[in-house]
Amino acid sequence: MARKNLKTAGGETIDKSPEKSTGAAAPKRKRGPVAADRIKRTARDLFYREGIRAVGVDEIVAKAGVTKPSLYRSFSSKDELAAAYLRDYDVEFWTRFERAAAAHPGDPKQQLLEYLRGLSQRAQRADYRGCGLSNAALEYPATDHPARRVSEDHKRRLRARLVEMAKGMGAKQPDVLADGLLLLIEGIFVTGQLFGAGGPAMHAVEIAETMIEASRGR
Amino acid sequence: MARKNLKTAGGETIDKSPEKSTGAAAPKRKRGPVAADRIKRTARDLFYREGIRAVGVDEIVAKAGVTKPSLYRSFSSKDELAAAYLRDYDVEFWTRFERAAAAHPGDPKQQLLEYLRGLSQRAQRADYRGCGLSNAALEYPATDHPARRVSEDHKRRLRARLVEMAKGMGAKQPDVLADGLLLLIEGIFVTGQLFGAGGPAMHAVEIAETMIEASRGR
DNA sequence: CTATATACGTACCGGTCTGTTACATTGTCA
DNA sequence: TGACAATGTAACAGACCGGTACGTATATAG
Repeated sequence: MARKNLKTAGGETIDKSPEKSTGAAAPKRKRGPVAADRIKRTARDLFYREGIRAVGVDEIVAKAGVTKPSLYRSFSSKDELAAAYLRDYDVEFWTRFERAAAAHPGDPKQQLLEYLRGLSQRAQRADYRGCGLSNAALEYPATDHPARRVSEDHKRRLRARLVEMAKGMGAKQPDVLADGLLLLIEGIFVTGQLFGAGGPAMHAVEIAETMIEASRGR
Repeated sequence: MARKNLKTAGGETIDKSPEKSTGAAAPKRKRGPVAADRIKRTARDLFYREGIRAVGVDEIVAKAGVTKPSLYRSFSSKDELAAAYLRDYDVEFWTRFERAAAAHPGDPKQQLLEYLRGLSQRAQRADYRGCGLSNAALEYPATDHPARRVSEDHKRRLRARLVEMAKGMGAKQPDVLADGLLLLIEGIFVTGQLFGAGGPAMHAVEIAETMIEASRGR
């Protein structure tokens, strides 16, 4: 199975950025739970890069520099940790999406193209692993899985947001245009991982623009 | 983790269709390896429905009604079994694709739309789990994994085939149209699992047609 | 009717998986 | 100082993982 071999995996404990050389200025740091954050940050990296099923809790706590009981004190199960990771991912997504939108106030077409320009670039990078939420949904087909719930909810909201934007673009059939854009976006997520640089993501902006224009004309 | 519990999983041994009530007609059945086929068929179902990582070899052999050594006599590892499953899947895909094409000789646009009509329908079924090859690639990001190799190779061939068809459609920029169609198709694979009936796959044919027409005009 | 090859099963291996326990240690605040 | 919160230590459990050494049934060939 080409198993993982935790020991020789290299990749030492991730940077313990807070604390360490405590300058005199720090107000005695009333620290509060820090292990949970480190776990979530580490889990985010590993889950995104390798997939949720592929990563064990032992690997997470080892790389995070904490211990297993700390993980289970903050998260009731690995599944819940995965769900927490996805909730964070959801927030990150919308931050990026709305930041792109904010660059072109009142112009939904340019808002979307702005987002797609960034996505198109990211999707061609070697370390690109698609959308964490889509990936999680594929990893967990069972609809009652905590991770899957977060993903499905997210995608429904994205679809709704796209319909809203499609209306603003003046599409004759906003539902159809929105679905076209959603299919396109999900396509970028997947093909980005499959083809890397020079993949179909390369032409995504151009394609989206054609799609939007065509939806108006007809 | 909500583990599986093999014992109570129900789902008895799959139908042992060949053999059993051997009529007098059967020429003494020189039987030959039958376990390997049962394993591959069972693996196909489980891998597709639940994902490769999610399924253990114990579950496969149990449902196939055979034993583990039989599996390892025919396949050098689980990874190789997964690769074999994907090679079969690849054949199935092209059979379906070319069958759709054969329905509209010399008309690449209708050939593709024919395929998309079928896909659009399938993608809205409750048991739809997307493209086994795409899913496998997401499950195994490492490019040297046997399963991943099969998937990447398949996707490259699909992309090339779409370029060829896009040329036949008279697209001004066949590469761009082909990528648009590929993004669309991958989008259907993913959203089919996420939204089921009434999902974006519903509008896929309409969107593809618009895309193709727009690619000619401009 | 034996000899051999084929196809398969029984029983097991060492290791890893998620999840849990009881208890010790540390730093912080009152 | 003493209570408290946060974390670590060091095991353990029970299931499951991929993989294998070895015995067994069957059928054909000679």
